[in-house]
Amino acid sequence: MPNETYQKALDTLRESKIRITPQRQIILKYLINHDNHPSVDTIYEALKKEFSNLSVATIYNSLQLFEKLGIIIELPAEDGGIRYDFFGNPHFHAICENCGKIIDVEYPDYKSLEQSLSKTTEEQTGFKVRQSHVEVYGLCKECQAKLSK
Amino acid sequence: MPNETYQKALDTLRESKIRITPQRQIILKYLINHDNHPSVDTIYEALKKEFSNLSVATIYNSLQLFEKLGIIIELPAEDGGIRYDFFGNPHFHAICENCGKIIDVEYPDYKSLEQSLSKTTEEQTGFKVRQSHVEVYGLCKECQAKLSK
DNA sequence: CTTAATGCAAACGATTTGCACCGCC
DNA sequence: GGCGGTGCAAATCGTTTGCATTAAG
Repeated sequence: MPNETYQKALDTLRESKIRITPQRQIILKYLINHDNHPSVDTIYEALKKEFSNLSVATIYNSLQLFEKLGIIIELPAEDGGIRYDFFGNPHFHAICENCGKIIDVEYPDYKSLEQSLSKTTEEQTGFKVRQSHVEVYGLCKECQAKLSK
Repeated sequence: MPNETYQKALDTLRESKIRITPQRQIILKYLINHDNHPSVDTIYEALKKEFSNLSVATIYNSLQLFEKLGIIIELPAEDGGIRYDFFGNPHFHAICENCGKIIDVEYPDYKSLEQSLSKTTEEQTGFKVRQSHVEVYGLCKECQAKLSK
């Protein structure tokens, strides 16, 4: 785990006068160390082994908090639920409509794309933009092969 | 209502050998005539007056169907639910994090943006891209004013 | 010490399901 | 007239809530 990344996230919490609890620490670490875009339940199943009395309510709380602080982002999943993604360096997401898999895609000009979207939005609507989300939907390699049989 | 738009949507149904029922017709018309990004419940409340025995299950079915056919798109809303949007000419969405309002934003180069995203994704992941979604999150004009008081 | 944060379990509510009936093609 | 579509109500399940308890700063 890039320890620097973790420390930076903790700093963000401190800046907002948010208490750094063991629960928040392990959830944060989990998110940094996994790029599996977990659901609340995935996180819960993974962490309850090493942290036996951890409640789902706490995970919901923590994730909502992290999202507000811009540490993580929410992704709408194919099954209607939500997945979470630590958002260190900007990227967008490719979501498979068959198996639900989510893959990170690095986009060279992400920064300038965001600026362009932001500018257009502010001009047309007066919005003050905080962040942007980009997703593409389609079929992953495996499902293309599977479905063409 | 642009009748041509409606007819084109019906053609899409016919092409896929999907039956054109009165329920599907009025739901489709509702979506074409409103740019309010309705939830299932909004549609239900609006249509049950003129179509007394219409069940929510049918609306869920129809919307999922339309989405698969590419006639409408789903938007993740601030309250965790889903909103639906007839997707005639491409645009992206600005979503207010305070009041939940969703506004369409016309983006001049949307087509070329989509192609660029699509290309990058296919190169990096082997995905076959069907469509893309872009959303920006922030504060709308009204909420900026409201919150700075 | 003070007060935010947690755990637990009950409550909630949006979405789905099963099945008998209906009506589009 | 066959089969896809619909309505209805019950079941489901992810998420939220209320409150007593705990521990971070």
